[in-house]
Amino acid sequence: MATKADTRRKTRSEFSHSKIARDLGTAIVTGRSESGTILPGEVDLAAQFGVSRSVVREAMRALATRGLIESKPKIGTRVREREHWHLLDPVVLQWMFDAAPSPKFVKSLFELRMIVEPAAAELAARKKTGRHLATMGHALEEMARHTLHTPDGQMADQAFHAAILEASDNELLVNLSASIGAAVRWTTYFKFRSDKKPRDPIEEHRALFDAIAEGDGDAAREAAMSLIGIAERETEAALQDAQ
Amino acid sequence: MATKADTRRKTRSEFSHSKIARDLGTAIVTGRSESGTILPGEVDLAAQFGVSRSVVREAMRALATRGLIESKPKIGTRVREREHWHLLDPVVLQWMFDAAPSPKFVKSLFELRMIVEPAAAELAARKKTGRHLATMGHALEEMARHTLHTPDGQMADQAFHAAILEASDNELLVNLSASIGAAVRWTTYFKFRSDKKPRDPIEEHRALFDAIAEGDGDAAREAAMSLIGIAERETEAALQDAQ
DNA sequence: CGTCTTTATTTGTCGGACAATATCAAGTAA
DNA sequence: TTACTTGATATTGTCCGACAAATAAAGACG
Repeated sequence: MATKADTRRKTRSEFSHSKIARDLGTAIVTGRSESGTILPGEVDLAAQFGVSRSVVREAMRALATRGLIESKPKIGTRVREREHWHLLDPVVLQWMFDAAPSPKFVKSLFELRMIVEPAAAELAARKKTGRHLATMGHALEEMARHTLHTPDGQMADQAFHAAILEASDNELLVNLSASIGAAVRWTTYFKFRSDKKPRDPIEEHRALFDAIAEGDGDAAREAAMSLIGIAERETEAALQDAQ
Repeated sequence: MATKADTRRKTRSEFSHSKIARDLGTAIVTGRSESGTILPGEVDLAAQFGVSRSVVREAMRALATRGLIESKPKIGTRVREREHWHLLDPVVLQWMFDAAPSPKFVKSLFELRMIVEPAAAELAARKKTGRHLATMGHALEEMARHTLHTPDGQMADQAFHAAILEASDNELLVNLSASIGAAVRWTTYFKFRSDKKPRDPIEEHRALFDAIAEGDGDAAREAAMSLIGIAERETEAALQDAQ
């Protein structure tokens, strides 16, 4: 019975190297492992985690690829300076937001959004196609129906913004905001976790959609900035509440 | 003799896993390994490259971390769709520019630079400190003396732009532009056009510096856009020469 | 016809061994 | 003493062989 409804995704088992990479990675990005310090040797770590050295090495390779560590024979594995971290790597961003990120980092994030997303909206207004507008319109309806207080509504919100980036016809912009999206998801979650209920900026979303549909680049830029401004203020308020 | 002059950097020997990652990685980003295809098994690759399976696996881990491949038991290792690639990872970017990137990709990249770097210059004009200006001024002198045709001059150019990003006081902007700049700046030009000489836009650099020094955000934005425009035209010309 | 079981193949993990490398200390000569 | 050379040493890098786990595909069964 219920064969079709039972399409829950299989939780693909997480492999050991992935777990260890996350453990070490979060320790680094949250500052528990300070920059410049030498991590325990691979054999020690292997014993400590109860895995083989191969697994530890693969975890290390993943961290080194993200600029978090640097290994040299005889020296050991050193935690690199923060300036070398790939902060725009989606996984690194996720690890940073697993702990509470610093206000300055959040500010940097919104500053970047305020630079990139209005420009993307302007491009979208110029390069849009009918298919993009259809996707955006559908997402907008879903948002209005479910509101941002439901998971479905939040998913529609993400789909809406994804469609805008898609319409900008610039794969690097898509890539960049895919990374940022991970962080934004956290800020929205954080906002809704605080006691103050954020408002549902459906009006501003509709203004953005209309501007893009009419090909009005300036209006699209304005609407995007307005939306980001709302999100920033609400996030700041939530962060102040938290402490 | 010549003890002090002998401070040339030791060419740190490249490890096997790094070489193999580069081999497989360039094959993927240049399209020689098409998305969706299954790579040979790890044992086969190990035999093919004449290394152990561990080395192949570490190379795979580095590629998977950059979103280029995806491994599953019984299935094998599949080349992921381009939309999953971490195109803004410095190494991926470098691999793409080691071969001749597609005109559309180059256009996307400069479109992104045209969005981000003028904004960074504007921020720098607002937030600069004396130390930043000193660094920028020194780099500017070095550029003028050595010109962009010498390694010293190119390093000074990098230092100049790095100082601007530093002054913008936004670590995400630094991260983003640093990876783009390092891979792309003038290296592409000299790679494909060693015979002809690019113009030395020292005037434009000085204009940018002056605007930032005076705190004139709009002028800084204009100057930055002018510089990127020059770089774009020269890079396009160089790439046309290449084919 | 659909569902469960078996099978085969590939990656994931393990453990031990040796090689390569770079620091540090000891030794030597000016 | 100072500077350079040499060797000891600790750590990562690589190799090898084996087994475990996961999963798509083929086969058995109701």
